[in-house]
Amino acid sequence: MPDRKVVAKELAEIFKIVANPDRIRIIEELRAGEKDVKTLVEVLELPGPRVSQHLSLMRAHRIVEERRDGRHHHYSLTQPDMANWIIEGLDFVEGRLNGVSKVSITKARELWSAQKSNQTIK
Amino acid sequence: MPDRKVVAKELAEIFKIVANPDRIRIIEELRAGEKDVKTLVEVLELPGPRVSQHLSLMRAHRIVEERRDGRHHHYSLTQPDMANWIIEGLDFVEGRLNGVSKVSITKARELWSAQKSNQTIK
DNA sequence: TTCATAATTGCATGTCTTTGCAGATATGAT
DNA sequence: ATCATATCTGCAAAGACATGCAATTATGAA
Repeated sequence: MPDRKVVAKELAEIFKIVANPDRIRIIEELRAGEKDVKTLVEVLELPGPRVSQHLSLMRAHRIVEERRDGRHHHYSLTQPDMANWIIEGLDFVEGRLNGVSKVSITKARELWSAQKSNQTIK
Repeated sequence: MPDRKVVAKELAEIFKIVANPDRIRIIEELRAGEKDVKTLVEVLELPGPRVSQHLSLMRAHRIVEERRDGRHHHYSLTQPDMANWIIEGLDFVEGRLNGVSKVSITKARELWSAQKSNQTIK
């Protein structure tokens, strides 16, 4: 199979994994550092099993990694820059909108950009 | 609905649209400038209706735009930087792989980065 | 051991997405 | 008008995803 075809397929897979609102929120939540499942469940207000499923999928694709401490499972981003890359995608969201929800975007960009990762700064 | 939730949803939609090998190849093909459907079909070796469907979806989401010239429909990226953003995602593909397909990635990165857009350079 | 908490797994269900193929439109050439 | 080319639309089948809920495992505390 030609290189570009292979690579397009791999890229599509990454995009597919990120292409979910819950998972995006989880990734942005982990931007500030590792968190355990219960914390994620509370902060994001999502059902436990759902968060667990998402984490399991992302773990399988090495997007997050797990550190166990007693009965707490702490998750963190294996590639913290991914959180920034996702935020960059906001540029293209703005292009699609008819101006209305732009306020939300500006706010969210600030909120997410504010909490800088303690792992990524170089 | 809280801002971050709304934005995560919008972001997820963009990711969903890009999350397809054909569409990624189309976007990277359009990086060098506008092309008509037939050209895309030939270069990418995909069935015509399929390319048409992908273009129609991306048009609906304002990712590409159409310019008609007789019976030829020329498509181009509304936001050419998107092609670069997608390529950046390769960083996270590499993180997932066990070294094998890395050759393909390096090659593809070169191939795609080589053909610079005549619209994006600032 | 027994109980409570943290997290995961399994499964059924409903909903999108992808894909192929046939048929329909539109345009330009003869 | 007729034909060939370029492109699009519609539809059905297959496959992939998301979601809720019940059941299960693992750990620490009483």
